[in-house]
Amino acid sequence: MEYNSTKVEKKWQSYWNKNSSFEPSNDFSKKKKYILSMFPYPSGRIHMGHVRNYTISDAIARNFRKSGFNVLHPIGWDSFGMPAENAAIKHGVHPKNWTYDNIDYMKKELNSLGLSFSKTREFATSDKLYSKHEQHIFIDMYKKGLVYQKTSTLNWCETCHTVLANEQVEDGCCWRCNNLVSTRKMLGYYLKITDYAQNLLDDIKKLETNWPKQVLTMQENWIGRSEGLEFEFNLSDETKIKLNNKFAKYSVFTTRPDTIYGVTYTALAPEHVIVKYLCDNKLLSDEKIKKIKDMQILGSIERAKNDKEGVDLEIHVIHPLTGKKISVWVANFVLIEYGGGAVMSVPAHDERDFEFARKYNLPIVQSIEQAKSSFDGSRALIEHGKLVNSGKYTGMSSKKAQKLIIDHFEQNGLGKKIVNYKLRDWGISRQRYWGTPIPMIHCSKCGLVHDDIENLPITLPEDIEITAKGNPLDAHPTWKHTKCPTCGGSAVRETDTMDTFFQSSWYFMRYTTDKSMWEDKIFDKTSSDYWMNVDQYIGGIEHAILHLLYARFFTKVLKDMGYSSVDEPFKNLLTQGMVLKDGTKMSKSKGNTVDPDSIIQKYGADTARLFILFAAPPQKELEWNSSGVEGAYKFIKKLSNLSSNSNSVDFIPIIDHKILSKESSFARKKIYTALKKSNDVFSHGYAFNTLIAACMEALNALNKQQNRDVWTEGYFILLNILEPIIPHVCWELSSSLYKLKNLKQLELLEDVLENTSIILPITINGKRRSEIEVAKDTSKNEIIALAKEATSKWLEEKSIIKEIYVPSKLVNLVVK
RNA sequence: GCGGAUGUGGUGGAAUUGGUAGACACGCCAGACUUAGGAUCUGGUGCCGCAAGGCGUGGAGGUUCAAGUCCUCUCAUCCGCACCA
Repeated sequence: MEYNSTKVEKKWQSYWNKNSSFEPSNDFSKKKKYILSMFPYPSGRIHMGHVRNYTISDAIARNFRKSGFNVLHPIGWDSFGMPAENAAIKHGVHPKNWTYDNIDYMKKELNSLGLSFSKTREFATSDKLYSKHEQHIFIDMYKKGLVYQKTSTLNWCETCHTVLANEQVEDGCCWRCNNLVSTRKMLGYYLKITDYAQNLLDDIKKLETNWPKQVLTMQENWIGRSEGLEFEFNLSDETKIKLNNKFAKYSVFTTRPDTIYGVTYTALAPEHVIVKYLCDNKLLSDEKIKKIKDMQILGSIERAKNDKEGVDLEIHVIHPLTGKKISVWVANFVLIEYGGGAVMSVPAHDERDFEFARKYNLPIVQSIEQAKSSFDGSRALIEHGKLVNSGKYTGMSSKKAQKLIIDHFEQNGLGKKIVNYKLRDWGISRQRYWGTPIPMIHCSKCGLVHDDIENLPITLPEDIEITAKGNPLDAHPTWKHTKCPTCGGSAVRETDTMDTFFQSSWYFMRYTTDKSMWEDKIFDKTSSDYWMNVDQYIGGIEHAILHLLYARFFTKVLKDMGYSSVDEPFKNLLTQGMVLKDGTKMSKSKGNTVDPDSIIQKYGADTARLFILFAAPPQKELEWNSSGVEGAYKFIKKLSNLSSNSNSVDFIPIIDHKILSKESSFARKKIYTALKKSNDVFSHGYAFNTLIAACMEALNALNKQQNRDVWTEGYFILLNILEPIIPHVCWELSSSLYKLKNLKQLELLEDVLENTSIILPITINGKRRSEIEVAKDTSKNEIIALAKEATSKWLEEKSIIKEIYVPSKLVNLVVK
């Protein structure tokens, strides 16, 4: 059959559309697979990264559908966010129109790839119906105490005119526009993700074998659990007087209580209340106060770049175990938001404290010794070891001393063992128009109140003016003015909108529910309990922390609120590699992009899909190579051209394997090897490149033999295996030859794969010298004899020391 | 600095438990068909060597009958985190 990609692909795409071929069934007694690729932001056009992402998920979805599973493979749009507003500023288009036009266009592009999405479950997160339930979730979380407001110093992007979560700041720059981030004090809404820190950490264990290790490590580090001792330093009597008895003590946190006898000073964060008091009451020289102010101005990111700086605060505390007087410093590297904003400093055993002590000539006292790396004063000894100079703990191991010192503090009411996390609460307020409105109201009488559920959704006004400055919702003449749901008085609506990560934290649950229930329910519990969790999630590694951690958090919250029974959203995670051109990421600014549309036009979607799955395993980076694309195209043409070798049948012909020629039996073996490979590849790892290679080998082997039944059987099976990868051409050929009856689970005939004779390589001292073909049940002695005969040339004047036969693998003769 | 990953021909990449290194494809070379080919088909192709043979999975050691695979050290590249006490 002459191959015409455009004709074939149009035909089958419209067939699939007309027949709703890929809709999930609502029969929940069936075995299911939920296959999901991360939904796209509707930026305007699809790029090769999308093509790769959706081709992978589509191949998986098609495979399981073919194998008799009820498959949910949905698509939607992560459609709120800044680019829509930027487009509005630049081109004067309304964000809504820009967004929905883009969605329409990209939908057509995705359709041209022949992706088997369930179209009836598609939505955009900017749809009013989605906002309605999102606001409902927000209010539920608020009622549960998981949402609160606070003022804090936030990362502010001057270009995007909005705050950014810590997670959204990369190298001090905005993750989206890449401009330098500054700080600002602002009031905003926070989600108490820290309440779930331990839960999120514990459940990483459940993901261990099915998520890339790298992602789990990143999440673990991000949560950053550490155990240690929290205790208080009492101020010395003179200091108390100096501070007008306003303060008596402050607390510090340490993970190394075993080094406590090495404390020679303590350090406070520049924002610490005692530091503030000293400055405000001019208890320090003007010069010192100025230096402290300079520290305070810098944001944490800026501060991290600077060298260690400090000022002696001229006050003292008492060491809780030795009773000695210790000086107190302010130091720019002490973080206010962690461990109380104060540390005990052990220069001998902490690198930061060491550096600081060296700079300011503070005393260094060793309290740990270690056999392997002795303390010579040139660097801090941070390893665990044996205690020295440590009173009654001297001589103990670090581990034992830690326990006993903590016990001592606890028993005497001086401190306690606590757990700290690096994870911070998630700030979700954004000063933007194109986002989900936060359903909160500020009433001068009742304070902060949430909207009534019946009022949802709170929708965005459409008559807005988008300028580069300020929040259009705040500037709108009427939108924010409303009535207080509690007292009925006039009140003001919250004008901040939600971080878009809020939407992507639960969209996968929404898909589980039939559209008919979308008006009334966030999602249907029975449906989500059936479909969740996602059996295979596919997306970029760039979401390793942000999206994947938030989604895990939401899943747990929704479970705790009774909406579902699942505690982890994504059972298996595949992080696909980037698509590169000329060794770097494709990007418009580098001018090295390859347009998916033009590839599809020239070669067809099947070629694009085949190339993208063949060129590299999904997890690895993929280098775009135009002659590789030609190669993929050639294979499809060859496959298509050879179709006349098969008979038109409804079933695989019955073949007596024993009477076949060598070539035919070899071809059958290759065919069934490919089928086995297909089963393996889809059950773990998704190494499509090796599956495609196996298919190529099988086709090459088929083409070297003449038995028509073997051809028919082989072709019948090959089209089955290749359907998930190159669906259009496979449906076309299958419908004309087999009435599509080969597109179902096929039986793997194990006996075809069994060998009656085996080829054994013969190695001498581990070097391959020859090979022999023997019957499967040949004895070891016979095999060794044959091996010697075959390698006699290498055995002359040598004596054989050892004869090794590894059954059906090889023979190794060790000679001297 | 810490953590993670990767390193195999000219190129993309194969290689269950240690068991024929380089499958499959691209590229290249030769040939066939053809008015022509940037179409198609056939054969060849790790490196050195005329050959016998030798060498060969970033590098150096080690374990083993046998190492791409296991162990120790080391180099390079990429990614993530970055003063979290």
